[in-house]
Amino acid sequence: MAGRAQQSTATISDVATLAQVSIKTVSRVMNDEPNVRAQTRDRVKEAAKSLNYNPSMLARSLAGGKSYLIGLIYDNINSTYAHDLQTGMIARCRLSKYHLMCEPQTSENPDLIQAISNLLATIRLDGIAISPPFCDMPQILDIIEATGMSYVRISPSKDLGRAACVRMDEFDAAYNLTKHLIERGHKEIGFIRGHPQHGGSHLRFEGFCKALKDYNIDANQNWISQGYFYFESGREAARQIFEHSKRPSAIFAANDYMAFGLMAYLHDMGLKVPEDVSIVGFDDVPGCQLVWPHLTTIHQPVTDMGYAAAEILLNNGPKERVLPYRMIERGSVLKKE
Amino acid sequence: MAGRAQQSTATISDVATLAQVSIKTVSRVMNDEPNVRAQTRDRVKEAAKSLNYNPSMLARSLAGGKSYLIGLIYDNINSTYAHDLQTGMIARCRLSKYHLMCEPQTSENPDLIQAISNLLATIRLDGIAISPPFCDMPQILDIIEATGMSYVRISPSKDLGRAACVRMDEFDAAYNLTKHLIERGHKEIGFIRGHPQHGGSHLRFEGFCKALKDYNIDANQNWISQGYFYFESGREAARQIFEHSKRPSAIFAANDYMAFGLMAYLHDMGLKVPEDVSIVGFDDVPGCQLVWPHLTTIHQPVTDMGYAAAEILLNNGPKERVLPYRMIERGSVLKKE
DNA sequence: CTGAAAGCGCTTACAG
DNA sequence: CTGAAAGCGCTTACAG
Repeated sequence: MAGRAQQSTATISDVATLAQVSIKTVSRVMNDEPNVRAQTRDRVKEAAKSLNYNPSMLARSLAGGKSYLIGLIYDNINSTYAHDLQTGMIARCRLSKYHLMCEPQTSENPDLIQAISNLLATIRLDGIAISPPFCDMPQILDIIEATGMSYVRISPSKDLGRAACVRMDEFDAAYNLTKHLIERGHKEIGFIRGHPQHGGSHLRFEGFCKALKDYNIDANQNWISQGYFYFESGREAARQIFEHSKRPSAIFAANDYMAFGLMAYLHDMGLKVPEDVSIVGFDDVPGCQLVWPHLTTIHQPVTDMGYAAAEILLNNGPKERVLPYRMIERGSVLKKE
Repeated sequence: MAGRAQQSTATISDVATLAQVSIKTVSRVMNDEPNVRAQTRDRVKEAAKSLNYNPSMLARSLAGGKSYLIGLIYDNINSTYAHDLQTGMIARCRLSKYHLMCEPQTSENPDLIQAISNLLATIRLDGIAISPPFCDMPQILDIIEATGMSYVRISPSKDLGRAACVRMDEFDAAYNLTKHLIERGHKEIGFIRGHPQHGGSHLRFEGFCKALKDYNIDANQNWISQGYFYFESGREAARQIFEHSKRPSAIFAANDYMAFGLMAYLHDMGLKVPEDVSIVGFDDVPGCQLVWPHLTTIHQPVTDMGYAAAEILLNNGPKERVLPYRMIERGSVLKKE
């Protein structure tokens, strides 16, 4: 109940008193440092256990100059992506007794830079991961670097050598997905572009263009339409493509949500997938198995990317990790004879 | 770059020196406390700004006995739910310069109690929110209460008076959703139950039963099947219902994911929704607008619930908040003439 | 209206 | 192998 007295938490001094050692020795034991006699160590451990002692993260942080906290700056638009990233990062954090500080932001925020700057000044994070589109904003990287804090970029698309990063080869994935369409007999292929602020949009589009080029297929500009990564923008982009008299036999949407919007549009128009129009998406969000037919797409290993990002931050891992993607073939592509 | 020197962050002493006051006065200004001459206040503010000073959360926490941190313990199974809860809580946290510590758990973890106990001992959280199924586990509430920490339960279903909570009336929502089915002419209604460990499963089922009873409809036990809140369990539960020779004209799935599994089953069997079987779900996850027909369901105001939970924690708000739900009518229910 | 002192619970740097 | 001292950057409690 509310009125209950706060149970006084045991401190390092309590343990020291009980074990009849100095607090420094307790500190050594709690941190698994060497140079403690086995017997002393046992005595301290026992005292700690009997007092149910857990070192205060706050005090350790202030004294030691380490916060045991890493951060994640992400765009709050896509819940699945952010959640998977968190899941991976938290899994790795727990291995090192770290915690994750989630910092959703929106790129529309006019005070974005100030907000991040305040965050960095207020909480002494031991490292920070930045996902798109923030990882491609030079101003943000500048202020992080000014603090000297270590950071990792997730799926950056510009200036890759600037800092540690974890990513997958989106260009290659888009190339192969397009190739998949071509090998199934499609030559009239449209593309719905993603949010121009997200680097992935460009990489995916470039992979698409390269595949067309390699197979000597001309891209029809009427079938290339701008979307913004969300459902309705896919529907709207579809509308623009189908305004033209001649229509493509397949469309590559730069992410799954836009592919869903496209499917909704086709449904409303009485067009069937994949008989009338084949569709592929990108990301492999859970909804891919909800739509009918299920969506052929590229699986991004988002949870693994989060794990790898935390690994780089906590373990001073390699500066770059490129994770493998998988093409997931489902039912949204027709094989033309 | 990595080799860059760490920019020394300004401390309260730096500001005090520059403004020619004591650190106590700086502290007063930073915390908007009274009893500072306007002129002094301005001088301090100026100094703080010129030094780009932000108080260290860590130091404030340790000295003040407040961590400016609240926690959220949630089940990591359903990403949408957890994400929406986080979003609401973070929005409220920012108003009070608080941060949210996310603590995903799984009820399968044998060390669940120990893990939460360690968490509470390690980080001095100023409050904690607990979502299902954890909010209904007496052992967890016990250890939280033993620390004296304030907490709030999100959608608890047992022992509601035990602590502060935010919830919606799931019984009532299920009742009205069932009524909706009945008013559309359905009398042969099945039900797919949710995870027995989640209190909501029972509340929803009870609301369903009550509506049937009030309308003098006998519940056919063959059409009541056990699911576990995830997609495949809905498909499996559907299989069991349709094993029986006589089949229902409508099915209420205790959450949307199971409704999706049910739809997949019907699709595979060549049965049409809503012509052959009408369906309703519960929660209003994004996928509801992806399936075809779109799913009629109950919208849970999850983000608002997160906001309200943080409000209770930070503002010492009312002990109970019951938020309104909305029935969202889409295309998955047939009106029988 | 302002400040000097003590202390939050640890770690660092040093001494023995 | 062990410990005494100083300090992390603030707030609390008190004095004036």
